Amino acid sequence: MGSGLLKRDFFDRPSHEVAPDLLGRILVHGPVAVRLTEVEAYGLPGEDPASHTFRGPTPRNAVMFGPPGHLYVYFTYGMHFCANLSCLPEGMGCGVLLRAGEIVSGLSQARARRGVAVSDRDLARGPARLAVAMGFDRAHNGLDACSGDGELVLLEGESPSAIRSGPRTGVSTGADTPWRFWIDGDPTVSPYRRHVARRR
DNA sequence: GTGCAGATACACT
DNA sequence: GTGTATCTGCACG
Repeated sequence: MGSGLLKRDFFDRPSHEVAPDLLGRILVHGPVAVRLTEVEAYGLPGEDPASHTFRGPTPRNAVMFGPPGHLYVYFTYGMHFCANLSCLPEGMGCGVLLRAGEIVSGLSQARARRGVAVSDRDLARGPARLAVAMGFDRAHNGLDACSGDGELVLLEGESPSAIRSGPRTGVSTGADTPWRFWIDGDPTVSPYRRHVARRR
């Protein structure tokens, strides 16, 4: 049925191989569990201009340069957190952004965290919303999803019926790389938006 | 459903 | 100082 835990070597691959494999998996944090329906892969230093690791290690992206299977939480736009899972062995900085999912457990908790009145399908529809629904913030940066006894658990889940891929969302460079993956037809997948430069 | 505007603080140049 | 892997609310259809 797919209730087994994902092992660390699952993440010991390039992020664009891990990303589609992550779809349909269940990420559990405390009382809340989410079935991943949309993810984006981010590549290695010097190879992917859209990746936070493009210019090498910094204090912020250190987790992605650490061992695989750890949670990288970063703060952006002055008010949002987003969550990634690190890939490849220590020293190789890349990861997979968790873009959207379906809350399958802890619905009331997730709803309480979100605050705003939204439908179930919007609870974790978008990376910042997912982070809020799961309760991720700075304090969860570096959490291990593969330790087996940690507060973060990743289950096998069920294989999705159909996977699609396309350009990444919201990035100003490297948007042409088709490293966004989602479950075809799933209502919780966020609508595609291209990056728009902010006016002043 | 679409399309804006504005909010906000941090990391990095 | 500059740009951001975004969301919400409002307008409109």
